Amino acid sequence: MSQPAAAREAWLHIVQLFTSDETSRNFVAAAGDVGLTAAALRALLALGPGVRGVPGRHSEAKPMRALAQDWHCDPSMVTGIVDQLEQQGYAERRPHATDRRVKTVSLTPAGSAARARAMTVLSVPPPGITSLPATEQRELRDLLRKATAALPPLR
Amino acid sequence: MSQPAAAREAWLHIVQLFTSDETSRNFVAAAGDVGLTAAALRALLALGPGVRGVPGRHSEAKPMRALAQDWHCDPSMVTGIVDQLEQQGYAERRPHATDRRVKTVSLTPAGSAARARAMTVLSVPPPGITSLPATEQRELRDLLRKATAALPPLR
DNA sequence: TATTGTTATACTCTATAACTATA
DNA sequence: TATAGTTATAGAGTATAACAATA
Repeated sequence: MSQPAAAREAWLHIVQLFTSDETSRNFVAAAGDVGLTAAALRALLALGPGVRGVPGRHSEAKPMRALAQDWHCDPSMVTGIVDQLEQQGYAERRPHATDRRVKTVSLTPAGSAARARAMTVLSVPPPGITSLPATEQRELRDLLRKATAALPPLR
Repeated sequence: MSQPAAAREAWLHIVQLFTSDETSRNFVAAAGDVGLTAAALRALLALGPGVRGVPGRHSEAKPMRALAQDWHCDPSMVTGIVDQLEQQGYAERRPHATDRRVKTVSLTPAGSAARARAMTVLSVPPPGITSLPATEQRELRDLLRKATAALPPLR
């Protein structure tokens, strides 16, 4: 077989854990808590710096056009999402240093706080994981830590 | 701390793995391959019996009302989804044995085949997982197998 | 009268296309 | 002329409410 069976099955289990209703409901709930849509919450998470608490794929202020590429969506979507974030005071547009056409987006302190709040909700693991003995929970954490560390950088 | 930190971090890593664009794109791609929307694909997966290849939460023919409860959505959504499945020949409505108001939904052989095809696409793991050494991939699989086995049954 | 599934309707989210301003 | 971001418009997906059939 071309694709190691263990990796495939592991991934399917993750899909199942993640597809359980609890989880997806949790995400929109977390979004609602901070007054954002699901897409805007995803953006909020991506905008912040990555930590040992996980999310965040880039920390620098990026042009909106670049965000559209990162997120595989139309620039007009970015406009709407950043509008939301700005409306909640979570982010702000800043003019680019040299090119006056471009605007960059940066998280505000309030944005970081909201991100932390959202992550508190998101990080509640499903019963499948909490029911594992503590030793195995740590093993799982370590393996997954390695796995996410190996994710390709955002192009 | 009330919630074991290891479980929380493990879960956040899973969220990150799953939220990577590749993955969500994969899902809608898999749905498109079998001519369904994302929601209908989720239904198709849930309708089939669970296997060592993972998904599937109930194997019996269930009334549509029950499906609406399982999936936490409005009955009208179930109508639309089952319409799609039936249109593709993946499922069929059958009258209930005793109560003529209710209709049950069952997967057809074509439905099972489509499910298998979709799962082939869905089971492609992200690079974070395949880059782990084989031993760790198996460890990860075993831990996750336990975790999904411990998921509460669909009420 | 209550319940099952369906249909009709409105609302949200996202994508496509036209527009303004800078380069 | 080409590019960054925005606005206007349309399409898909989902939820809410009214409906017909059966209990």
